Amino acid sequence: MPDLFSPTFWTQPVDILARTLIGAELLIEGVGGIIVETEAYDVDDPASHSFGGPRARNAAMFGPGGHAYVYRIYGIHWCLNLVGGARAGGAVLIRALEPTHGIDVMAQRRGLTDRRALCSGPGKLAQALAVTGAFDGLPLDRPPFALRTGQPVEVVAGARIGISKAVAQPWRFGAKGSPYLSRPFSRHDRSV
DNA sequence: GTATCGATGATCT
DNA sequence: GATCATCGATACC
Repeated sequence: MPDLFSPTFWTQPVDILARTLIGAELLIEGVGGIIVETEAYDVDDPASHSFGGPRARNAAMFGPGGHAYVYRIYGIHWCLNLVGGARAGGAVLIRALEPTHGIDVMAQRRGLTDRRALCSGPGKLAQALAVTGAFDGLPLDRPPFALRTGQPVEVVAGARIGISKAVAQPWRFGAKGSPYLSRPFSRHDRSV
């Protein structure tokens, strides 16, 4: 696992970043867990919020790497991204965590006790970690964020979820066999 | 196990 | 007016 705080880490291509972040530990105010599912979005990617250039909502995607991009979806849920990539306009959507820290707090925020349901989706983990639009644009290398490297993990890649454009791009990444994914990967999805 | 549907509001055409 | 990088409940297999 590379150094998450090296100056060049966040300038890697977004798919490499999304792949590399699987297995890292993400905490907010000490609450969170191991990243087990991500998706990559790039500036020339029709499925990306940055496609078409900077706008009010996606401004953080065109800011410096190593910062958060947070947006509201369906008027209900928040989603957390980590900004990065070889060019401006890239980000990695954090889709699922394996809960490890502050499980009782997350269970209270989610109104659930089932560990597998706490962070198994982008909207779920945002609720469990109390992510809101107030986090949009914040740097990841200082509180309330804590991002650390983890153990090497076998990673599989497949099609992204919930999009209608560029549906074939295999830019969803997950820890192989993890019970904390938002959805299982296909048997035919390959290791990367 | 899969399928479908409503919630709910910002963003864009 | 349409489209969402979603979730949870419900119905059915």
